[in-house]
Amino acid sequence: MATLSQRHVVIERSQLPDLCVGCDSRAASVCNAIEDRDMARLAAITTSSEAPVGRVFIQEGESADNFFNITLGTARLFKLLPDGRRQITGFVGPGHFLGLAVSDTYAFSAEAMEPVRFCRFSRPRLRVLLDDFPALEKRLLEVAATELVAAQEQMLLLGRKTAVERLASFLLAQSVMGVPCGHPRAHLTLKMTRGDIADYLGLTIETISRTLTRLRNERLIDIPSTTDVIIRNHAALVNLAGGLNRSPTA
Amino acid sequence: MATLSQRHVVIERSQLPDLCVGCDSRAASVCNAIEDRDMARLAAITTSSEAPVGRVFIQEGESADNFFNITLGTARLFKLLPDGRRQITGFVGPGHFLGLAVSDTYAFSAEAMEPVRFCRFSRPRLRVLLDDFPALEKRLLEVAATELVAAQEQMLLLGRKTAVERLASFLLAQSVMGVPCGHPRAHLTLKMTRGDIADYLGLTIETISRTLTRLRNERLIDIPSTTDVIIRNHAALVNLAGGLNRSPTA
DNA sequence: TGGCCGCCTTGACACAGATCAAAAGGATCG
DNA sequence: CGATCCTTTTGATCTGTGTCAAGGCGGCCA
Repeated sequence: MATLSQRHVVIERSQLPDLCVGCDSRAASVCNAIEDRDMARLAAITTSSEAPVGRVFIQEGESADNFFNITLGTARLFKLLPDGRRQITGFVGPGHFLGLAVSDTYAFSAEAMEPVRFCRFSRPRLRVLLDDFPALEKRLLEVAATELVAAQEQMLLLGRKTAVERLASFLLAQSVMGVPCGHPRAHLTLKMTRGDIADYLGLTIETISRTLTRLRNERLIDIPSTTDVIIRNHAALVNLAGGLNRSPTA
Repeated sequence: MATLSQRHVVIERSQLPDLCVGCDSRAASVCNAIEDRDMARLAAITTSSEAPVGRVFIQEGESADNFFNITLGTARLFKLLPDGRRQITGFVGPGHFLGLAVSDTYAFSAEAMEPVRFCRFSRPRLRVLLDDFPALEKRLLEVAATELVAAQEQMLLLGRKTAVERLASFLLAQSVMGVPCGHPRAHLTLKMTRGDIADYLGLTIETISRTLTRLRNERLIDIPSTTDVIIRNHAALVNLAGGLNRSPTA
């Protein structure tokens, strides 16, 4: 298992005067709540760091001193049971804000799946910033509310859906990832392993593999390579998934 | 199945000048973020209503026009699959704030388990209030963050824990409900049925019943009546539950 | 007081998904 | 180009929990 990062690569502010103004992932992140002219204040409390693949840069149970904002790469968020069983609670990419916990320790761990770059804010400093920029706070509330809704959807999946239903839901969710509105993508390139998918959906690697094969045999998807999935029958998947976000007619 | 409320009992503001100032559940709710002197403004946009047992006063998928704040009674929050499978996402009591969804429809339903009284705010009106009272917004963010952490814990439970582990976790959670700090209660009076517990833990009624019996046979709990549970071996339950919020030593 | 009805418990059996095992890809590296 | 290692696939079997079924208990109402 990957160990907690000992030392982050710190990019000096002086080297990057436009750290926040020119940030690639700003549009997608909570930072878009701050105007250009106030960006200096944001940049002033930010430290940009990175974590190589496999590094656990947030560790469940450790003192929650910082907030994070992913700017590059992907990470898995997860919780562990004492015997090592793992539940992945999400996959996060650029723009994602981490560390909203009120408690003084992190409630989950975060591990880089690709090389990850992120901004770090200390708790007290962010607090000051929030006082000065109500828009930022509003944005955080939005983010939290959105994640809460997603979490509830995931509880439905984990508590009540069958293996096929879980996989169908997962593939559909992947197909709209990062597509704010408009058509879902038919071609997916998965950044996670079967093991990750299993730990995200509350199943085993073998069940993931078998169920994907089954969906392929039934012509709902194609699997040109291990990491690529093509959705061939979107409607059938939606049906299997339990009609994403339908209004119950019962 | 209970039908959506047709008509709420509306209490006129003029009849209750101290609607918010004297509110019993104010201390426990987000409203405590507002000073006494500003309570009039809060009361001005609030409508107090009630729902009898079994009434679904929030319906998943319907237009999310209001926010709610429970002041009395208990409700179950849940999501349904088209074929009727139900996942209960939480049990909420006085002080609980509902409707944080960003989307324009509710993401879950809420049904009264006991007669429920609640305050209702319209979305736009609350928005105005939030602009005027940053402290309220801060409080909401706290609430959302807390619920998010709880949701992640529940995902771990639903995705990775066995039946005994789920029940142990549930009983322990019940034992600290409403006990902010200090000793957990040993004597629990459950407000929910076995069916509710099953739908909350992602199991069936039969498994709940069998597992409770098993815990009783092993002297970890007593079950003096259907609704009462006495925790006899707290440490053993914690152990079974997977060490609530331990820091992983792996 | 007795009958009804809903909830809970218990038992027998079934099955979805887990576990165990082995082989097949596919990447990396000397 | 082969060796090694890791991930994925597939097969065989097992098992925890679901399903089906039958009582039991308690509350409520007439």
